[in-house]
Amino acid sequence: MNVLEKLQAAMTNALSDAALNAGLVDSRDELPPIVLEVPKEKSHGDLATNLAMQLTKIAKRNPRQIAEAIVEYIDKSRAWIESAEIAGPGFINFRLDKSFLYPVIGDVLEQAGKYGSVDAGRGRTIQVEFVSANPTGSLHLGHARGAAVGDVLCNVLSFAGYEVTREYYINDAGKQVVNLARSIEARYRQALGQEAEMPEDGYYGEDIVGFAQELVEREGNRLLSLPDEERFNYFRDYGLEKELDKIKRDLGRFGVHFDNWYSETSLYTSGKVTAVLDALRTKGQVYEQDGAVWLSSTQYGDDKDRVLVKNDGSYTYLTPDAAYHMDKYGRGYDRMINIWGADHHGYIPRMKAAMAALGNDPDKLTVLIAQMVSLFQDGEKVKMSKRTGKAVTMEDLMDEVGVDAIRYFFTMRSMDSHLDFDMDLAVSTSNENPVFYVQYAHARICSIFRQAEEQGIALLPWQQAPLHRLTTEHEFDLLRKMGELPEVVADTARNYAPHAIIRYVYELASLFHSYYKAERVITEDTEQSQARLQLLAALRIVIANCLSMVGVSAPDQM
RNA sequence: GUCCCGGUAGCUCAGCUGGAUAGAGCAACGGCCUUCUAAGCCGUCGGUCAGGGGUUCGAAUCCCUUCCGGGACGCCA
Repeated sequence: MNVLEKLQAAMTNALSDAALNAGLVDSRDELPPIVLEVPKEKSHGDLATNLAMQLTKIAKRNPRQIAEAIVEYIDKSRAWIESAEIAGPGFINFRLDKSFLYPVIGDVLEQAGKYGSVDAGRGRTIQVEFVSANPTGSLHLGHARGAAVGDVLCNVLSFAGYEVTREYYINDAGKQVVNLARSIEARYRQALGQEAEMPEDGYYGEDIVGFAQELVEREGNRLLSLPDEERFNYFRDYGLEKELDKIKRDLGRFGVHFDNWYSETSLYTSGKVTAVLDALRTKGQVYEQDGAVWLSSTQYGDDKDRVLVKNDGSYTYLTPDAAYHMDKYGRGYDRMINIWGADHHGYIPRMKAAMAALGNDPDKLTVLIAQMVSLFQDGEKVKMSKRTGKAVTMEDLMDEVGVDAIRYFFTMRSMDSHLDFDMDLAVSTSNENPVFYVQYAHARICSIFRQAEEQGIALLPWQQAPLHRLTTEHEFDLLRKMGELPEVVADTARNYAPHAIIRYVYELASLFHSYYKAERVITEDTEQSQARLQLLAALRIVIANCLSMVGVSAPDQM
C-alpha cells in the first residue's frame, strides 16, 4: 500500500467509527462509500469528506448537525488529523500533520523505475491494435496521433499491471493492393519516359514515385516484357514490401515497436476467412439475397445487415476483418482494444455484431476512436489532398519537429477532441513548446546534483536522511503530488485516457519550477540540503517515469 | 434523416463515475537574473461552461430538447 492509500484507509476507518459511535448509523453496512478528496481550495485543508451530506437521509438530520457529531467522535490520533472543521453545506475539512508524507520519498527511491506502477491489471492480458494503416502510402499526421496515443496507452497499461501485446494489422489484400500495384506500374512507366495514366483510385504519394524510380535504376525496363500476371504480382509484392518497410522504419524511429505484425493475406492462406464464413453459416447468422451473402447484424444492434460476400463472389472488408478478430478472440486475451480513426467509427457496430454472431463476448473488445488532426501552417489550415499526394507525412514531421515534441503534442489532448496541430508552434524550440517545460524540470534537477557532486555532497541512504527538515508548503505539495502517481496510473489505465499522464507530469514540473525559484536546495545548512536532495532524487525519478511512459526523453541538461 | 465526437477565457485545451469561489498554456499587461540553467518564477487582465428545461441539499459534470462545428452512414477499404 502506498502512502496515500494508507492515509485513505486510516481516515476511512476513523470516519466509519466516528459515525457509528455518534449513533448516526446502526452498522457499518449502512454507510455509503466514504469519499475523501483533496480540496481545490487550500484554505479548506488537506483532505475533505462529504460524508455528512451523504448521511442526511439515513441519519435524518441536517448535514451540519451530522458533521458536528462526526467531528466530536472522531479519533484524531488515528489519521494524522491536526484539526477538523465544518464548512459550507456540510463538508468536513481536515488539516493534517503532513509528516505522513515523508515516506513517499522512501517509496520512490526504493521502487525507482517501477515507482507509480500498480497491480490494477493483476497480470491480465490485453491486446492493443493500433495504427494499422494500409501499406499503400506514407504514414501521415492522423497515423502519428494513433501511434502516439496507442503506444502511450500500452505503456500505461503495462505499468498498471497488464500484460500488453501491441499489434499492427496489415491490410495487404483487397482492392487497395491492386491499386497500389497499378500505381507503381504507372509511375514506373513514367520514369522510363512512357505515357502512362494513373489508375482511377491510384495512390499519388511521392513515396511511390521514388519506389518506381528505384525500380528503374535496379531493373531497367526489363519488367515491361514480363507476362501480365507476373508483372502485376511483381509490382504488387515490390510495392507492399517497400511500403511496409517504410512504415516500420517510421514507427521504429517514432519509438513504437509492435509485438505482432498480422497479415491479412495470411488469413486467406490459412483458411481462416472461409472458416469464419462456415462458422456463421452453421450458426445460421447469414442469408443469401440478390446474389450476395449477408450477415444478420441487425440482430446484434447494427442498424442494417451487412454484405459478407458480394454477388461477384469477392469478400467485403468485413469478412477478413471478422476472421481477424475471431483469431484475436481465439488467442484468449482478457481484453482487446482497437484504436481507430474517427472516419471508421460507423464500422464499430458491425464488427461487434459479427463477434456476437460468432458467439464471442463483444464487451471484451473496446474500440477507441482518435479524432481527426488538422494541420495549421502559417496560421492557415493545410488541406490534405489524396489526389495530388500532397500531405505532411509522419517522416516530414519527425524531421522538422522531432519525436519528443510530436509524442508529447499528440498525447497531450484527449482522444475525443479534434486536434489542431500548429506546425509553427511545434517547430519553434521556444518556451511556447510545453514539452520543454517538463524536460527542463528534469534537466534542472540533474544540474543541481552535478552541483552537489562538485561540492562533495554525498546523498545519504534515505532512511538516514533528516527528512523532517522538509517543512515548506512547496515541499509538501511536491510530496503529495509524487504520492499521487500510482493512482494516476490506475485511473489512466482504467479510463484509457493517456493524456492524464501529461497533465500530471506537467503539474508536477510546475510545482518544481516554483519550488526551485522559491528555495535554494544546496545551502550551508547541510541537514536541510540533504533533505532537499532526497526530495529531488525522488522527484527526478517520478518525472523520468512519466516521460518514459509518454516515450519522451528525459535529458540531463538542456 | 440516423449515428458518433465536440461546443468551457481573445486562441488552443483540461476539468465530466455530481461537490465549496470553474483551471492551465498561449496572447495582452506589469515585475524578477552578482547565488543550484530566465526553455524559469511572481502578479494583473480575461467566463451567460452554446441556449432552454429537468433531476438534487448541490450540475460545466447526469437526463430531455434546440442550435452550431466536425465526422460517419457503400455489394469501398
